Amino acid sequence: MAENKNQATDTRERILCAAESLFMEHGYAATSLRVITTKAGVNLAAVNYHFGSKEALIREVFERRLGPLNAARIAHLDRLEAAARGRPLAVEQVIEAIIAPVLNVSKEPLARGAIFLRLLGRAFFEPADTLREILPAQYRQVVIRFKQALTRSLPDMPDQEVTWRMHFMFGTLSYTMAGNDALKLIATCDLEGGDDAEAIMRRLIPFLAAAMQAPLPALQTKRSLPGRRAA
Amino acid sequence: MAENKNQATDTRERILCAAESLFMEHGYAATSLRVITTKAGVNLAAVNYHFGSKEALIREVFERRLGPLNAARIAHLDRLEAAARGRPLAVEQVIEAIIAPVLNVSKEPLARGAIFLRLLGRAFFEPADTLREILPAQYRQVVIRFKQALTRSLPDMPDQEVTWRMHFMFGTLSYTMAGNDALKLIATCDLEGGDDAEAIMRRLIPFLAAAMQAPLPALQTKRSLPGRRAA
DNA sequence: CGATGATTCAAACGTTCGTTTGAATCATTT
DNA sequence: AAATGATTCAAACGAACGTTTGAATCATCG
Repeated sequence: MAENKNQATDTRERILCAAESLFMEHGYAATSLRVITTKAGVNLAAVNYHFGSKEALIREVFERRLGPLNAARIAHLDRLEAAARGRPLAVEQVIEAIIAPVLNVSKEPLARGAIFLRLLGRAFFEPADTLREILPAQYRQVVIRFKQALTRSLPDMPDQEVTWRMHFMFGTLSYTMAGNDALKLIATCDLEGGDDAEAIMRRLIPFLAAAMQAPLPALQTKRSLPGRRAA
Repeated sequence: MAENKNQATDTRERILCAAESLFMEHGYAATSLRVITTKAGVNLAAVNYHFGSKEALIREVFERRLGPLNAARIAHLDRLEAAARGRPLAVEQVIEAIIAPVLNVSKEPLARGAIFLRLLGRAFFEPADTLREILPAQYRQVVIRFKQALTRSLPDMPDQEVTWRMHFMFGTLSYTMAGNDALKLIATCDLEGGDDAEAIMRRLIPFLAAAMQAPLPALQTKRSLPGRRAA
């Protein structure tokens, strides 16, 4: 049992960071182990030595940050619910419990957290089979707990509607985290004041809170889309 | 100039449809020309013969449907604005002009439209360089026109805020179109009544309309996240 | 029918991929 | 200092990739 852990864990860390950035930039399938190891400044064989395979590498890239992030979300929700002493939370509070931990991640040094968030935002759209195992496992608890909290915060809303709106909400959040990459694809002008993740997220909370509490849609039996009259 | 266009365009069409489905299922980089041509029932060399390259193929996959879709959006907006005779539209109307054409696409036979919509929802997260040219070009006019319309519909809202919220909105829409693929990654239960694209989109309109009209976020100089009190 | 040009086809091209290998190097312990 | 096990390294592996090629096949027209 040699104890030269330092250089070994350093190599692992360098690979993880390089992979994180490159997966974010080019996606999983389009990122080769050769560019990863080159960027990390390690030997090509190091990935298979330390992680076993490319697939196991991406698994670790996600798990090392997503696990703590979702745990923090649940902890935040626990704290709010304990303080509420059994009363339902405000929708804004539930949303805050989802978003505030994201902000903490975004503050990690060297923009490492921000890079991961962009990668995570994209993850739901990456068709790589590996992610189809990782993400459900990582999110299962979060979805269950927040669905419960939202159902209590919106007592007059049908269960199906709560579920759908929660998914809409996670979608908006994912897209926003994927961030400038996706935004700039259709942005005609620079989005000012948008470099700061905190400012963006702070815009997102009232946006989502109002959305979650929107009036129920007209039943589809009625022949009515939203009104044709001007504001 | 031989006139055996029938079999030729048939081959092109078979390739486009197969590529559309496979890009949706596995992404651009992970889909090889061999599986595309096998699924299409054509020879491997047919892609390079008819399209020139894999990159040109994906370009055509998007352009053949995205062009008409965005044109329909602008036409729908034109119609609404003409009927309004200079008065600003209701936010719901602007959103309807964005979403209604999507519903028409989703009704195409053999679920071809629905497949494309899922692919399109993912497109903003595909890091393939080709898409980084296609999408901005296809969306430029749409973004400009709808930004104008929304600014008029929300006269009291700062310009930056309108821009951000519009991007949030496009994000929610993309995520929803990417649809079950992304949703099921974190869904713990089957989303009932969700197979129908029209039902989903009808849920989305009031959700987004309320979000767009949400109260403005607190200025970040104030030290206040949304209230800590229960509902 | 025979000529012509478009299309299809099987085969091969060179490149790059993820992974494996076996020797060299390093840090640690006896 | 010698031995040991962990780690790094250059090199190579077979497989799969996008693309090209040249002959075969097809539809069309003089």
